[in-house]
Amino acid sequence: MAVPSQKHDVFQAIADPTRRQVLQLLGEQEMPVTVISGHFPISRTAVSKHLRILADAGLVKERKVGRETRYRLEAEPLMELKRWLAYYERYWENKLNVLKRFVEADDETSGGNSFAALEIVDPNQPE
Amino acid sequence: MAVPSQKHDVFQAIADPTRRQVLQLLGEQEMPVTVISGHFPISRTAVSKHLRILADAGLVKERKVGRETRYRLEAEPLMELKRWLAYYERYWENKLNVLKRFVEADDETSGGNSFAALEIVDPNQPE
DNA sequence: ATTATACGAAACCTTTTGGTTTCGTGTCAA
DNA sequence: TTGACACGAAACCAAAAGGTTTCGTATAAT
Repeated sequence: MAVPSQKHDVFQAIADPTRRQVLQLLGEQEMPVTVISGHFPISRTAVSKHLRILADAGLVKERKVGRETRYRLEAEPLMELKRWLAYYERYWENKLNVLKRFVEADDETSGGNSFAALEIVDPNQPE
Repeated sequence: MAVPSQKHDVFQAIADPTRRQVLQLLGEQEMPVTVISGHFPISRTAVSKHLRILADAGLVKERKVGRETRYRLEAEPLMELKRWLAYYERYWENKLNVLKRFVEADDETSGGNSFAALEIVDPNQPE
């Protein structure tokens, strides 16, 4: 379907805190530029540029209504982020499992040195 | 590549494609700077700076072994990303549900205008 | 018709970013 | 002890990012 000319990618688009706040705002409802910029300490033009970047990444859609341009959230491109993230989940899940095992073991033995126990279980000890 | 000792956040850290590739590399195994930089067309020093930024964001941990510094992936900080993302999942899931409903309806009626059907279901129609 | 609003394009400025080269220091190898 | 290696700090640079102000052009309101 409508593949936008990817000048900006999603990762870059959400890197800026202001843009993340804009997305959050637009999650509530569609709104025109002036209203959006009313929520920020920067100029309307600056917000407009952020919106362009978000639009380039496909995270926002615009629609003209009279003399105003209303923007709304378009969340689908975030699926790419989710996919990217999924790859790494196993890493921290493994870490959490290690911690869980440790806590359970400690519950039973209620004696050993915490750090020593973690040291033993930790798999990263080459050399 | 200004590398202030200030904390870099995760969003910013993963914004750069090179840094994402570095993370992926380190996902396979711990490795020293020279080996890492061997996978990229940029200088060792440049890679070193990327590693610093990743370390500031907590995405990477370093360990000195002899004359080399080995880096390894540290995925936990990505949980912040996951939490951020979770907020937006409902949006695209809703979109997908709308599409699903539309497809199912079309299966049954096999006649209506696609766009008209979507228009009716779409909730964003103020004015 | 005239004035006010809404907004983007342009030009411009400063800071940050991603990169380079050069150099100093610590560490292993002969 | 004399090199060779691994690496970070520093100084430097071009380009991108994030802002601002100014201006032109639609559209609405009076």
